[in-house]
Amino acid sequence: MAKPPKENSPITEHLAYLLAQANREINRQLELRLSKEGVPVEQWRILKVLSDGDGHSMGELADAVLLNHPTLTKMIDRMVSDALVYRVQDPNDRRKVLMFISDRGKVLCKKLNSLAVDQEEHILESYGDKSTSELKRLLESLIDSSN
Amino acid sequence: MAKPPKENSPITEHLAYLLAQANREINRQLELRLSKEGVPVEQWRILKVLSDGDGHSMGELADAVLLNHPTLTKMIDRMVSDALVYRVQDPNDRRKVLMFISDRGKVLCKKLNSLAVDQEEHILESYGDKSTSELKRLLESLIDSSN
DNA sequence: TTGAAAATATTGAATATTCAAGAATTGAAG
DNA sequence: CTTCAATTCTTGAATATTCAATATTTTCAA
Repeated sequence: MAKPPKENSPITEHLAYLLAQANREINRQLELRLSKEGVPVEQWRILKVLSDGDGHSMGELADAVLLNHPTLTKMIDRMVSDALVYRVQDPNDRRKVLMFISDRGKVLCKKLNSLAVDQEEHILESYGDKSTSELKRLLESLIDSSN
Repeated sequence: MAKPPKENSPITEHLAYLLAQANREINRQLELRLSKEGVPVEQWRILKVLSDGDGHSMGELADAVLLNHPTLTKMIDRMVSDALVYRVQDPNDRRKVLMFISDRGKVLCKKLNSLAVDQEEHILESYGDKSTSELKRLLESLIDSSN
């Protein structure tokens, strides 16, 4: 009954692979819904973070939305063009730029939120309430233990 | 004790976000280890899938390693240049290309496997045996329920 | 106070990914 | 058989991401 050595285990048994697969699938579903408004998932994340109304620096935002700095800068450029967000120089530290959500951005964010809620409800239905909350708990704790 | 409406819940509570975050972190760690051999995670996956010695078509491979077709084609081009894998036209269906791992590829794959095992062991240590297997179980079942 | 090092954001070139179209082969209906 | 649709893979152009370098501002030690 000895376990086979890990080296020969199929890729589908690795945690890294299972996470990638699950992430890909859930992200694909979310993308599909958000595409109704023509918005990529990352932009929804940005809007959601900014919708607390506070100003967030680019560095803060990049961390929060899982994008690296140059990618975020360019995505924000597009969102500024679309008048969803705007830049303000931080008066306390002029190296920083504070990002804010516009009224237009808030309206869009509301629509996106309800599309995202649709998805979460769909997951709850097919996957179950209990499994979902247990999975969330485990993921949070994995993320914690990785820092 | 009513739950707050989901629409206002922070992004960090969404399953899609937790998955993205966990995936990013674990992938980053794995990347770091594999970079010792100068190999991206996707190439390790490809080698691992091919290391059963059977021929796998590009379509099959693309599914297995979570890459879309054109991206896979270009990555395989690089790996062929590096003599890690090779193409053979499928004799039974000449539309298909069967991919095989080379001896050089097998040698590299072994080294990569042990780097990957290192990581899994590191996760087991900091995150725990029980949590890890429970998380894997839940991820598998989420993936199942999404098809 | 000054000057060097650190922090923050952006830019541009190099690289990678994606989308849409194309080429080759097979399947299958008429 | 022949032809037309479907399947499989690759290519090229458009797009996006990343890396390294730059500009600006702040911090802090001498």
